[in-house]
Amino acid sequence: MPELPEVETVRRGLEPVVTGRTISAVELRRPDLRIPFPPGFCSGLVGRRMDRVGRRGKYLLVVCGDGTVLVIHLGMSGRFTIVPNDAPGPEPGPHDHVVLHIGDGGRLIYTDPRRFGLMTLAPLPELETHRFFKDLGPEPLNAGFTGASLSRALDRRRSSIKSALLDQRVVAGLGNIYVCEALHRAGLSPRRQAHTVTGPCAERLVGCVRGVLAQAIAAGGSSLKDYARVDGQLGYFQYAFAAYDRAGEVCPREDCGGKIHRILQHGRSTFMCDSCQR
DNA sequence: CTTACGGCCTGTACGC
DNA sequence: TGCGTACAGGCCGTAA
Repeated sequence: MPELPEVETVRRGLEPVVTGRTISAVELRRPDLRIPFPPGFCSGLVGRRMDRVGRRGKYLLVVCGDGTVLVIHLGMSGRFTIVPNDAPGPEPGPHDHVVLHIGDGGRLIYTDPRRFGLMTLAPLPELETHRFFKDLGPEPLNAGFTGASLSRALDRRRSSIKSALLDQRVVAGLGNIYVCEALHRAGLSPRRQAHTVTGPCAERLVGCVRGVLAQAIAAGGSSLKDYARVDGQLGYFQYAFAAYDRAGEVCPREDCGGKIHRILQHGRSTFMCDSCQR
């Protein structure tokens, strides 16, 4: 699921369900995801009231009353399901790894087949310096992400603009889909050397990153194989992809007439139009 | 410092 | 049908 729009969609789904509720029990059905659950993970959460759900890049942050933050990353295949009011619900599946029981009798099930996700705890005041966050780039939808700041971050980078934008230190929250889409909107070749993106070109790219993320959030994210939303509803931004996963189709840009191609960059698929992305 | 690569896991789609 | 291979929305550690 999980680039910024999908994580934001999950955040919005969780917020009304957990805000003001108390964690009554935590079940871990295995000792680790991508990293082990830290010692005291369960005892650090039980009895805590959840005040709000935040997001930083692709991380979800469940902030508890005492300043404990439950830090969650969905990896490639992580998702949450809400089971209200102790409804019996189905038998836990083999990939249901964590169950958070909440005060009103409901529960929150974390499912993650590939187990590239993670959960850990961190004190709120130390979040900025936590290893997961200290090198994270700016939030792309905040004012700190500008053409000037982007071209500074790309300065002296010889790698492609595609791989630079995937680097969470340059900007937080982009993944393969939205990088492809933003570069297509900006008319920029994913093969361009990152440091050549400066001035008006960087400004345009910033605008395209913002635009595609905002539209994707409004659509509830993109649902490929997994459900993006906590309530099981599908996001529908995948229908608005201009390039991603559209190899062989005609480029949707007005008056372009080119064709979308799939190329490989450092082992990952990039989708682009040769004729309008330069 | 930067960049490239392999590895972590499982599921699915596709070719033979 | 069954099997093997490639690939998938992410990230980290290592090596060069």
